[in-house]
Amino acid sequence: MKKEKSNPSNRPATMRDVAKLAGVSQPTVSRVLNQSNTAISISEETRIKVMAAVEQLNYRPNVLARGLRTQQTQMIAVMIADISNSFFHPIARAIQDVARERNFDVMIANSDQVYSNELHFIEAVTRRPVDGVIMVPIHITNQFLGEFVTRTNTPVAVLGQHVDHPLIDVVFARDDKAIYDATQWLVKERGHRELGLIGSLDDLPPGPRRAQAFVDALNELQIPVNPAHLLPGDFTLEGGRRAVQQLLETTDKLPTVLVALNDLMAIGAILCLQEAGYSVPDDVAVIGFDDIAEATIVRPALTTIAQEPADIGRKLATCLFERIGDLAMPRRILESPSHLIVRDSA
Amino acid sequence: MKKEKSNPSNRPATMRDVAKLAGVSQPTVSRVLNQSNTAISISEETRIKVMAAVEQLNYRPNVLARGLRTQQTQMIAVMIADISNSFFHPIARAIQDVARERNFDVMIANSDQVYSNELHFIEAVTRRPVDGVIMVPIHITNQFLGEFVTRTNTPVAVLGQHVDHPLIDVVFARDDKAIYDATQWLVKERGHRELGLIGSLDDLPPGPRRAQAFVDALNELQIPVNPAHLLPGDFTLEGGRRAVQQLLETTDKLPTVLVALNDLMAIGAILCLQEAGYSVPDDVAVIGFDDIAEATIVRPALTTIAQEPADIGRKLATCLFERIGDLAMPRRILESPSHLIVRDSA
DNA sequence: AGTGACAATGCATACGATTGCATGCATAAA
DNA sequence: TTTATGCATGCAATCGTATGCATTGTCACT
Repeated sequence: MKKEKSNPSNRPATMRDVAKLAGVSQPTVSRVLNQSNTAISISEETRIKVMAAVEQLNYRPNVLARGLRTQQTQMIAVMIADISNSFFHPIARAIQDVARERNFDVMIANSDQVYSNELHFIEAVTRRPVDGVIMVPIHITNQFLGEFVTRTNTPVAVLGQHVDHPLIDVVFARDDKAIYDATQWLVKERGHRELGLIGSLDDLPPGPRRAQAFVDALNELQIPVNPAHLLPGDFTLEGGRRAVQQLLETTDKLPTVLVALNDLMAIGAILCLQEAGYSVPDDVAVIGFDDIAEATIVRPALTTIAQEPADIGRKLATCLFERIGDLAMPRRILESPSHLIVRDSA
Repeated sequence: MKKEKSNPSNRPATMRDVAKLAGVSQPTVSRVLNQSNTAISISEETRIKVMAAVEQLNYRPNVLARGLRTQQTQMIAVMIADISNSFFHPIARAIQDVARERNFDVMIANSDQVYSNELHFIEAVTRRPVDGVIMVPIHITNQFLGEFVTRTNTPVAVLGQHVDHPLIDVVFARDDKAIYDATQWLVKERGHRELGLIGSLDDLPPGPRRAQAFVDALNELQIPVNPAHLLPGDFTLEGGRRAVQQLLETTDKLPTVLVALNDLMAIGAILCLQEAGYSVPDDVAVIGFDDIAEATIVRPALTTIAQEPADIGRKLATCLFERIGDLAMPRRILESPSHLIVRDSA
């Protein structure tokens, strides 16, 4: 009585167990279960015996073992940039939907826009191979990402960032164009001449690209840009508050409108402005980017550039699965639409 | 030239590769890398050779293979009930933090409170074994969950639901007590005598438990409950709106305060009331539960019962890891604090 | 010098599945 | 009756790692 063996076999049933119970060999069980494999014939009799045994033992194939043998894990990994940013929720949901259709599991990770978390994620997916990766890189360099891909041969779909690699597909939103148009709209249709920006030229992606579009639009219209009105922003709610605080401290001439590079910052800015006694949009108008759920909660309701995160998620996922199906697939750069939604904040 | 072999070895390096390069056997490499294993001695010389080879080949252990051998995957799975509910974000974050400390990977799934998604999740973690599971069960029966656990011997930590099983630990928030107290506070301190409820007795967990506390509190105070003021609610923003719509359609005598069983529904209710021309809290006050980020975004700012999701997540995770370390650990039922936060909506 | 202890390492096997190849059998063709 | 054909199945190797056991060499001690 060295080991307690009260449980006859307190572990999930294996193929061997099924085989023994059905009175066939273990490979036969495998063939019955993977009947989809063409050109393999199994007698109806043994198929029934095997299925009965499977049923009786409540057998489920061990995906780990299968993955080791086939080098395919039936799993993709997703790294989003900020789980607190509602923008990513429909994306995650859409990805899970597409994955479900193909019987893939999804492993979601959240980088919180922190570099070490991004590195850890890459480390994790090289140690635990997955069939594909979807990610929103913020700090990670394209080169580093490229090296991961060539080293592991893992297809990757990236959101927002252009990465030049034959195994990496990209989905983006022409956000620069959208910001450019929105900025011009603020000037031409709304008559603003003092515009501020939250999320500056030297911040995290996609900051610089969008900020540049903002600056370009104003240059085009020959509207001067007040450097004190270019605020940094880290794409969080708190970041939006901080930007406005900095604005209030460093200048007494407020812009008439603030262009925030995402909704979270826009909302933070609105809250902070209101707490400081300013009226939005009368004293300072605010416009955001993304059209997240909170945009209709905040008062005044947020004028913003809507993206279609569900569409983005679906594009990312289908792109990825197509490449998983055929590594040689030509590289794709997909565009997801965006459009201005005018509510009350600007 | 049957196969293209342009890449000398276009696949991640294995232990065998490292062994060959270092001129030792594969088990030796394994021992060098798992040096933590006590009582195994490796000469400094070979250790250096091996580490050099590891470095040169950029070797990373394959967690799949290791998991197959050791029956430990270094991975836990988390199923949250609604990724759009901010309440779960700090929970997920805390779990990831704790897991990171222990070098575990986390696989997050989102059930969206849909039964089939819950089933799919259980199916996924029985096919792809994990070392532990954290979940927020909504539809799944305790019995089904218990069967999964006994079948697979997987430790589980559950949020909010009492499940009686030696391998299942529970973290909850005494939400019934909190609702009870808040209800009494609304009556005694705020003078309300017409109270409504969003999230009724026969809804999803944790609805019934909290609803019962609401009813109990009023019975205790001998305040009558108007059945037309007991609204169903599915714990989503939309659900809150629908509840108010139903209320407006079915009765013309509005309650003076609405107790929503979570913040998302409370916010939905506020928005819907305002759109219908009512003032919050003057016409109808609203109180929520959770204290999610949006509670301070909505106007009027939401009076609510605050939970501590980060604490909950930490408790769930540490509980789980303790049990992973020792399956025989006595079963624990942990309580996480909650307290009323009075803002402007009630 | 003989013996035992211990350090350092290799050999072989196992984890749970897939898959190329071989084999046995029944049936059809010669 | 003999030979060819194809269906149904078993055998054995393999994926990458961990580990019990055996083996070798070194050293100290009697």
